[in-house]
Amino acid sequence: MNNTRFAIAIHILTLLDHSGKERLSSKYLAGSINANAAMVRKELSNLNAHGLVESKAGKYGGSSLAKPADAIKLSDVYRAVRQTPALGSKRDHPNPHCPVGKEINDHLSDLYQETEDILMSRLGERTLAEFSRQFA
Amino acid sequence: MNNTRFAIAIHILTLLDHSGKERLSSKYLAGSINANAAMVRKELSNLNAHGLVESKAGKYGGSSLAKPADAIKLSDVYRAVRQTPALGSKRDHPNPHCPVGKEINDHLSDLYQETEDILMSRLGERTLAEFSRQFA
DNA sequence: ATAACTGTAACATTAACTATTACAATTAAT
DNA sequence: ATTAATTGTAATAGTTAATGTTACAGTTAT
Repeated sequence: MNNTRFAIAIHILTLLDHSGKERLSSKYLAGSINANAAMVRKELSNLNAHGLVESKAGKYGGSSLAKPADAIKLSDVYRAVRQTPALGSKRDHPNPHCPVGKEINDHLSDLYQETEDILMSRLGERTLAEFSRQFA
Repeated sequence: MNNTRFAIAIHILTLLDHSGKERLSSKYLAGSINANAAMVRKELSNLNAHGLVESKAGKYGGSSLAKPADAIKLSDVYRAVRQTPALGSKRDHPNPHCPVGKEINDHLSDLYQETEDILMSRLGERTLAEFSRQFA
């Protein structure tokens, strides 16, 4: 993950937690994050698909958490935004005639998987509530 | 890390381990990886700077491991190629007038750091030798 | 002298990420 | 009903990062 999606998602969720039941607009969220409102809506849409936020259209619409912050694990957030493994991507088409090239991607897959498991298990021990309550 | 540098580095090191004392050329390595020789040399140069490989110029030159494979931890490899934290980058300039925006990057830094520590500690338990001996 | 290398720079290409604009659909208030 | 504020999403553009290529000076064994 070389992008900022995790950072944006955590930022959104922290703001929503701090706002309680009150819905926040994508424009407001974007203002705090310093990002474009349409991008924020895209991420909200993704977080919604993962059951982390709820949104309402129309005047006085906006988004709020879909469940209590202590029920949102940071691993849920990671799972929602993750695209490639933490250790990176694999190469396409290593040489199938080389004993190492032939097998490398299988062994890398195993290693990547283990690494993701470790990461998920650590992030599974932390909640949004914990993260969020650090703020002044 | 959304790139393939970890995969390339591991591939290189595995090949060098398998070749024992015999030096391998960047051209040969590139052939197994299916990458450009100049790119492979760039990574070799980086791995050399991190004390993992040794290279020799000139005819019959090439690269070999700088130390035994069981003395090379996968965390050494990760450290050598890592550019951004596993969880991604942070946003530039979140809103300093927002209580959340003002602090978010500090708290994200802490979280990212912890996550890197976990990763490093797990990868520190595994060696190149272990990885390398999986191959047929 | 020659051939096979490394190391590195400069440049080109491609892919990923981020940002912008636009607009139909929704909703609450008046 | 009309208006205003909002979501959701598509299309597109711009920017940055990753990958690939070419070139060549310098090194070393034969």
